Amino acid sequence: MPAQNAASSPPGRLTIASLASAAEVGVETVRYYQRRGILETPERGDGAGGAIRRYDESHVRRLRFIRAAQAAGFTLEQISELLALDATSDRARVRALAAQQIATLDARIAALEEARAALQHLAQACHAGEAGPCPILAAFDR
Amino acid sequence: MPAQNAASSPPGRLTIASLASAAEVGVETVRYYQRRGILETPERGDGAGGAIRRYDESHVRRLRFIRAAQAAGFTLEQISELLALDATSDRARVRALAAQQIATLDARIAALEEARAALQHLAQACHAGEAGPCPILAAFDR
DNA sequence: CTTGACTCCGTACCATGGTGCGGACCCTAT
DNA sequence: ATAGGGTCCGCACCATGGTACGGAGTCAAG
Repeated sequence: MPAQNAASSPPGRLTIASLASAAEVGVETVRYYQRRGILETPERGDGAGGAIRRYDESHVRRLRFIRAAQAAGFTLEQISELLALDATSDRARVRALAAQQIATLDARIAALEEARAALQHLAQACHAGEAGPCPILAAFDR
Repeated sequence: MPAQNAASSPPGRLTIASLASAAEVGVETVRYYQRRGILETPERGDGAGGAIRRYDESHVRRLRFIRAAQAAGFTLEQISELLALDATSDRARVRALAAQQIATLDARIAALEEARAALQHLAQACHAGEAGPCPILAAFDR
């Protein structure tokens, strides 16, 4: 039996494995984020079983935030800054970063949409029942 | 003076540097693609000045294709397959790949749009003239 | 016919974001 | 009290997509 598992842990008593699975990342990823300094490494508890670090909901939230921010196209470096900012009150900086990232995202979305159109074009130009190669290279010609 | 430069080269006589600049990539990137097998390494010409490989418009087009396909979210590995397919006439496979990539793109676009919304939300929640930290972590809460 | 830029090629290195490994230690159930 | 899994930690390795380096050869202009 595991020393501790996800469902049975009271709040604040998560092991690294249950933290990882709660946030749907790997244990090694958790440690990696700790090394990167974007996830706190909790103190070892001082009671019984105090040789093992314990995690709680705040760590789960932090991990989910990291994943969401990654999905938003932020690098871990930038996420690091966001987290630092979260503790600061530099509202102007936060808004500037957000605005900048929105612009980046808009450009990215536009690029993906253009690509999507090219692929659609390709799929259409490449009917079944015809012979010869499909115009793959041509599909992306601008 | 360069031995050969972009604007002055007749077709089919591009040096690697002019090829690279025509396609807006680095010389090292060109060589890298050659190593990856997604860009042909031309034979050395056998006339005068035959120690240097020469490139033409087809190479420029290939490089542009690679860049466009990368923008479409294809990895170099997948691009490699696309190029192989371009020679092959396997229309079904091409359509399948295209459809699959469109689905991937749609998912990606949706994720970016969600992220965009989160950022917008953040920027809005984080007005100027207020004190305290902005709800950065909260902005990405789902 | 030298000089300076460019080419060729192999090999090494880089950043990003992890993933894995091994030994030592710990914890809990049997 | 012992077995089996979990944890801790450092360090090595991985994939992707380049980027840089260094030495030798080549080319065109002066």
